[in-house]
Amino acid sequence: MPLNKSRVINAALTIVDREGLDALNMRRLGTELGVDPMAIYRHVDGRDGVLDGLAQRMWEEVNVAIEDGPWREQLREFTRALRRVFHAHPYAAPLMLQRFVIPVSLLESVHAQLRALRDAGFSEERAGAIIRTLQSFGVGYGLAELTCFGIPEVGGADLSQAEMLVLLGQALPPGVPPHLADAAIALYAVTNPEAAFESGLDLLLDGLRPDHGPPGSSAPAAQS
Amino acid sequence: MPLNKSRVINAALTIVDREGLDALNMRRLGTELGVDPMAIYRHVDGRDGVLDGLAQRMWEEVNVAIEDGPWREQLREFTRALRRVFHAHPYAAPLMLQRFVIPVSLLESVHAQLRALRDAGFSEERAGAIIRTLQSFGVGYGLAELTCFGIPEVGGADLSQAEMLVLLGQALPPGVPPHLADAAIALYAVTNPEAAFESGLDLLLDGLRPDHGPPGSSAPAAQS
DNA sequence: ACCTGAACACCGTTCAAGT
DNA sequence: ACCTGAACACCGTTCAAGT
Repeated sequence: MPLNKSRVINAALTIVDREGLDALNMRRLGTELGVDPMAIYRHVDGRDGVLDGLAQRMWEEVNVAIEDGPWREQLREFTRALRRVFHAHPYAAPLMLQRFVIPVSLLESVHAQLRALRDAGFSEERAGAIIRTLQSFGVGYGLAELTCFGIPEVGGADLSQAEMLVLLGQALPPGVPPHLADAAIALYAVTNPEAAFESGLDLLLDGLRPDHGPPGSSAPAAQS
Repeated sequence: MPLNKSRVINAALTIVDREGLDALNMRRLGTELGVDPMAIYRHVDGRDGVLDGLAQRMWEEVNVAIEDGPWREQLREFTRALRRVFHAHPYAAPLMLQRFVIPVSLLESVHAQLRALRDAGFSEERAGAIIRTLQSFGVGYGLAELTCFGIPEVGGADLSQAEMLVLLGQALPPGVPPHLADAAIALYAVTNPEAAFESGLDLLLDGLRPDHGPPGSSAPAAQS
C-alpha cells in the first residue's frame, strides 16, 4: 500500500472532520498516515495542495442521484445537496469557496441542469443565471448557517430555542435597543433550519417561468 | 495618540487589502503601527481578535443609504451592497462568513427591511425567509465570484473573454469531454459580471408576491 | 524512485521587566 | 496603566542523505 494522493486526502479529511482545519498540519498528517511527514510532499503540493484536494473532495460529494425528472426537482435536489455538504463536513466544506477547483462530477450535474432548463424553454443565458443563482444561494446559505450556529451545533442540529437565543445574545453588541434585538431574533433564531431553507428554496424556484413556451407541456401549477 | 482597537483594525485592514490575509501577522501589524507587536495584545484579543474586528468592519461597510422607498428596491440595494464588499475587500470580506459578529448597523438595515416587508403585506415568517435568502445569495454570489476569477482580477474586474477562458481551462480537470467544457463555459465564463448578478437578483425579487393583500396599493407590475 | 530526519525560518503568545 | 523585548513552542518547508 504505497502512499498516494487519495490516501493523503482521506487522512486529511479524517483529521479535519474530527478536530478542525487548524489541527491539520503536516506532522500530524504524517503520523495519521504512519509515515514521515516529508513523504507527503512527494504526492501532494505541500499543505496548500492538501487543502486543494479537500476542496475537490467536497465538490465531488455534491453528487445527486436523479439527473432526469422535472427540472424544478432536479435543481431543488442539487441545491439541497450543496447545503448538505456544509452540514456533513462543517470544517472542510468552506474550502469549496476558497479554492477554484471544478471536478468532472460537478460539470456533469451542471450539464444535465442546463439541458433540462433548455428543454423546458429557458434561454441559454437565463439557464446559466438560474444555476448560478441557485449555487450561490446553496453555498451561501450553508455557510451562513455554519457561522451562525457554530460548527459543532450545526452537526447535531438540535439546539433548543433557549440555547439559540443565548448564542445569539453573545454575538449581539452589548446594549442593543429592543427593536433591533427583535430584528435579530426574527432573522437568526430559526427554530426549524430545514424548513427555513426549504422556504428560501421555494422562493427562488416558484418564481421561475420559461421565457418562450416549452416544446410541449401543460401549464405549470406552482403559484397557488 | 494612544493605541486603541480602532487603530489596530485600521492598520490590519490596510495590510490585508494590500497583501492578503497571510501577510497579516502580529509583528507586521506592530511595525505598521510603529509599536512593539506585544502592545497590540492590550487592545485586541490576539490575532483572532484582529480577525473578528475585521469581520465586524466588513459588515459595517454594508451600509445602504436608502432605508425607505419601495421594499423591492430596498432589498435590491442591500443585496448589491453585500456583494460590493467582496469586490472592495476581496481578502477581508470572506471573514464575514467565518466569524459570527453582528454590528448594530446591520441590525438597523434588517429592521428596516422587516418593517418594509410587513407593511407590504408579507407575513413575519415570510419576511424573514426573504431576507435570509437574499443575504445568502448576496454573500454566496460575491464569494463565488472571488474564488472563480481570482482575487486581483475581481478588483480590476476587467478580464478579456480570452483571459477568462484560459483561467477557466486551468481550473478544469485535464481532458474533460467537450460537452462538459461547454457547460463550464456557459456557467463560469461570464462576460458581464454586473449584468449576471443583476439577473440573478431579478430572478429572486420578481417572484415575490405578498401573501395577504397589502394595506392599500395598486397591483405590482413586474412580470411583464 | 521513494522515504527519512536534521535543520532553518517564521509566527503566535507568555512572561517578567521596564516606565 | 501601558509598553517592551527576550524566550518558548509550533509549524511549513528545504536539503542532503539514506535505501
